[in-house]
Amino acid sequence: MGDLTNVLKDIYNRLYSAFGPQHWWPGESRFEIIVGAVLTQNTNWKNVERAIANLKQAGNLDIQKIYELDIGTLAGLIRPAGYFNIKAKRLKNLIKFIVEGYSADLDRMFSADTYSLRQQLLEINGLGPETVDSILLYAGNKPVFVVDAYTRRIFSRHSICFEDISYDELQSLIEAHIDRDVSLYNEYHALLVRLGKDYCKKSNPLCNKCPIKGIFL
DNA sequence: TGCCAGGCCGGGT
DNA sequence: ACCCGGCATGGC
Repeated sequence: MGDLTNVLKDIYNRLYSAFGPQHWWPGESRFEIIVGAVLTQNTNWKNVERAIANLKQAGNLDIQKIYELDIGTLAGLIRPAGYFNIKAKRLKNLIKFIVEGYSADLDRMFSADTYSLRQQLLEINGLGPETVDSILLYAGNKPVFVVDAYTRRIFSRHSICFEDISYDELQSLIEAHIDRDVSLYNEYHALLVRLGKDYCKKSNPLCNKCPIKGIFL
């Protein structure tokens, strides 16, 4: 059977057998996950960890603290994550939304209807679909499949889609063909990132020893 | 050493 | 509707 549902299942099973559970999202609180989602935009996770460590050490990994923090000081703390000036603004925009829209209450925010919350988050300057969906899935436990550059690269190399497929198109395609399950979405995305880092970089298109070698739609 | 990393925005065509 | 430069640090 080469139908998409089975191909997606096969890929997941191979990845899980090869790599095991990835324990995503790395981070100790929902707020830390939210901050990490912004800081990791086009950035190596190692650099994000340093930035988060700086925030923790300064006692500033807190909604109200960052809300009140001078933007220049915030930028200085997150410097290791790169793009620190623009990311300081983006964090401020997001936190302003949470504080002023939901009284800084994450429980209240995530109890909103997922679709409308997604639309609201997408209106915030600096948050695109991957950042928003990461927040919804990994901080909010909402069944939203996160698409990223690795997802697109890996799936296109296995003829599941074209490399220039849009975010929403690929997300819809995936969500229509696998069970709508938060834990599955969580692990699947994490495994794709793991595969991407280890075997599916831009520079090694052949994926010689990759665990899903030979699986095609 | 140069290329890349768990994107997104704004201005131009 | 696409296309592209800018944003910036640290790892390999």
